[in-house]
Amino acid sequence: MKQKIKIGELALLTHCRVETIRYYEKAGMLPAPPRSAGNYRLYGEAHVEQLLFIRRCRSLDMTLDEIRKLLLIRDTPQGDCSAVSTFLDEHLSRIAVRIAEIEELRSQLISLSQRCSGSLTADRCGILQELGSREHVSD
Amino acid sequence: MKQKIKIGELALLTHCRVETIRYYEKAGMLPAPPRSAGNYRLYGEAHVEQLLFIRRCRSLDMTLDEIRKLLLIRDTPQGDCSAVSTFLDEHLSRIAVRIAEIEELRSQLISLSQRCSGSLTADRCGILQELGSREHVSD
DNA sequence: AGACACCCTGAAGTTACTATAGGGTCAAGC
DNA sequence: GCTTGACCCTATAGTAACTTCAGGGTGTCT
Repeated sequence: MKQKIKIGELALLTHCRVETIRYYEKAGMLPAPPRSAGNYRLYGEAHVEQLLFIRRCRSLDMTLDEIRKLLLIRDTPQGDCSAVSTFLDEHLSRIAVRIAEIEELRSQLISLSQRCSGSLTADRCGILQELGSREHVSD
Repeated sequence: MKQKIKIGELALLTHCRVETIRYYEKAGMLPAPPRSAGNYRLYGEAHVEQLLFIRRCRSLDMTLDEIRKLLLIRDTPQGDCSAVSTFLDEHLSRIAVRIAEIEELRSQLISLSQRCSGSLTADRCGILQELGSREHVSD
């Protein structure tokens, strides 16, 4: 008793835009579903699952290419999964780097915003002076 | 005594790729410099400064459009700079949101990577099971 | 004169979508 | 039976901020 749903309902279930679902199909992330008499896409449970998988991975900041590989591994039950954990570890360290970068950036911005005394004209603005200074150049 | 430098040297000075510099010129971020007899771009001190300004703003994650506006304000000395500090504050809060998102993501990834016992086959991999489960769906 | 590093232009490709144009489907209401 | 409106379809183009590519010129060293 597999109920078939249309693309709009799939979009609601997965918090994913309709256009994005069609895009995923074209990009080979999601198999093309059967169609109704009126040529509407009709999705089943497996499609919902796979799209949720994809969205979850995307929310973890993985690229579509990485997710494609993960899907491939997932669908090869006797393959080994050490590749998965290796990939995750790499992904994790990339994210650690990115966090450090953004934190650094944040503190730069904070110190920058403190340089503006508010009512000055642009030629005396501490922020613009700071951005224009050569102090930060590392070479 | 302004020494003129070629694009490759400007790239070295600013840690910016040659192609990116030409892109910035086309995008109106950097004024078109004079050319040598052989049609090479010849940059001076002002170009170095402006490109450094741009790269510093980019490292603070600003869009080219935002930087263009900042450059405009910077070059209008009698304008007021309160717009600058307002913009910076907004930018700062966007970054705060992004940091929170990435931290959240990082903890998800960590708990995920702990689910892999290493030598299992893919059909028993805890990571893939977790990614495929519906537990995380908010609806 | 040949080799090689460096420079030029214009156009196309990248990622992950989003938007737009132009049209078909289907159930409800008059 | 016909219209309205919500929903669906395709194909194409646009987005940001670059990167890559094809095809060719410049300048210096040997």
